[in-house]
Amino acid sequence: MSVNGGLDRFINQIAEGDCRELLPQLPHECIDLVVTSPPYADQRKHIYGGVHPDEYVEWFLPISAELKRVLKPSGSFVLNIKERVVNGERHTYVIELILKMREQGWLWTEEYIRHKKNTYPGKWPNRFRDAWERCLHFTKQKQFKMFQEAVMVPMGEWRHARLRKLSDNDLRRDVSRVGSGFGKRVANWIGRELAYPTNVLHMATECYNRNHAATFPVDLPAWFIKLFTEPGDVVLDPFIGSGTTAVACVRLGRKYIGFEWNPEYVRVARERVAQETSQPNLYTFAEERAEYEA
Amino acid sequence: MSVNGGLDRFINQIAEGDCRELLPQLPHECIDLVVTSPPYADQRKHIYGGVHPDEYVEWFLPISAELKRVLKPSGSFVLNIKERVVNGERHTYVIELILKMREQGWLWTEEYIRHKKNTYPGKWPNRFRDAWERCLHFTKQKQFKMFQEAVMVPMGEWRHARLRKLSDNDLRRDVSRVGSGFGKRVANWIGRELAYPTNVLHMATECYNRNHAATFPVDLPAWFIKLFTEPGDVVLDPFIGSGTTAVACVRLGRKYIGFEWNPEYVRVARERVAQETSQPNLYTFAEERAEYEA
DNA sequence: GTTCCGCATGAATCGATAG
DNA sequence: ACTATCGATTCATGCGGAA
Repeated sequence: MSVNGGLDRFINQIAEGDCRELLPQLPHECIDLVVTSPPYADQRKHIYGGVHPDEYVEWFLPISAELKRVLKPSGSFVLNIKERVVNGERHTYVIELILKMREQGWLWTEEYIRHKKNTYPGKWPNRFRDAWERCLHFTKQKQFKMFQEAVMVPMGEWRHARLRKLSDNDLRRDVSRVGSGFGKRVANWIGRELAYPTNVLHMATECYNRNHAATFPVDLPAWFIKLFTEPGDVVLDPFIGSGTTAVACVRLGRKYIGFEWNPEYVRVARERVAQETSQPNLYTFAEERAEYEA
Repeated sequence: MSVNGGLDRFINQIAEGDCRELLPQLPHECIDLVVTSPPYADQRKHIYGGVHPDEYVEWFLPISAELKRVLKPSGSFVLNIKERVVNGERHTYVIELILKMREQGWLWTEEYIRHKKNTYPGKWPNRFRDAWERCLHFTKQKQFKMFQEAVMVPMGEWRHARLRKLSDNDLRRDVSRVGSGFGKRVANWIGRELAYPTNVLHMATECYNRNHAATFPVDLPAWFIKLFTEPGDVVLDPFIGSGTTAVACVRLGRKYIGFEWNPEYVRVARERVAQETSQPNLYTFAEERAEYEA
């Protein structure tokens, strides 16, 4: 075993196995961010033996306890989850989980909303299409690492319309003030046109990976990785599926640790990471792409 | 007392008083829809006496019990609420309330998200601006009245027509334009393709309202009134504030029952309703107004 | 008559200060 | 130690006067 308690052999790897067995192999407080989209209740019952909604909390609590152990005190845990409809009602396992995790010592710091523009089609007599999911933000301390400037967004259209009317001199002055950052990053834009985002995320649901169906778009973990970690930090996804979190880490220069029970998903995840590593500029983030086209 | 158990004297009235005392005066199962935005914990303490977050559930449960009694079996209860941040954490009183109301016999049928485009500004080290609120949908039965066609929205081309106007402005913010449109008059979109909305509602909060700030825009109760009632139905708002729900009812041809503890708000509410009744076409819904001007 | 711009105004939250 | 108050921070929106 290596000097750092066995962390090295997991770094930048997709480990095949049940996270309930793999998590205990990680040392204490070695993770900067946990971001994951666990198997929804009863959704992927071939994985993890099929978790019934009524048993979901009981199943998840030992995992969240381990996640708390391996997370650094300054770290964050982002849980992307949504309760199923059971018997005509929203099931309560998610909100029960929040209460139980607080009893474990987690702080329920915030709840981000992920708005899915393009939702699965369908029609029911008593509800509309479900177009949002919870991104629960848990921390161990009231103070934690957060880099808000990394995810700033352009301001509203009204302001842009006004700025467009600025004279050439005004524009030149603004540009010079920022310096000649030939960056493609949003953060390098003129400061006055940037604003901090809100806790409602409008993610592009379009998947640009033609080969594989990613369960969630790269933009989602990427946003939280930029927000809660620095380059070189370690990101853990205990249910990494087809490797989306790992892909985001590679693009952003973070280290990843991925666990996945399903051998086929492990294969797909490793393949995606390898492709991403060998052709790092093939795919870009949606916002960067839009920026380039503008 | 009238033949229908005392309902008549409340119909189309703003009654001044504490809803805990007024609700028992209503007969059983006489209401088609309850839609309300109760005083948030500790937010308007100068007006409502200030309900501490730790006591919020205990305070609200007797009220929800009465609401269940007066609601028709086919009716709905829409509760617009959002938990405060207390000591750096999201407080749990809302999710605890959901669990307790289920114990009362309510069905937690759905949770709609109200996305507030223009949210209160501010910057903090550990969170972004809060841009969403919950619209909890409770029912007494699995089957209830729902008129989905009444809130259908146009799809397809007007989104593309608007998109051309976007420059480098982000699509994320503009999603609000193409989401679940509020207050759209379906008649104006005859011949166009209509789609059902989702459970994410986009709207701007009204600010700088001359006649005192409406705590929530008319479009919000109007949307649920159209969705869950027919013309002539009875809508109850036990915390009607400045009368927004009553205004929506007048515009939509529904009967309203409003309770309000604060005498000043009662006065404002009655004034708004009177103005709405005497000049029914003076104000229109925001979306319709924008549509007309376009 | 339009368009443009200044300005006030929010269901907010944190951290410091005061009692 | 615990609670109450206050200043600082920040941005989408609509009104009203100006160009």
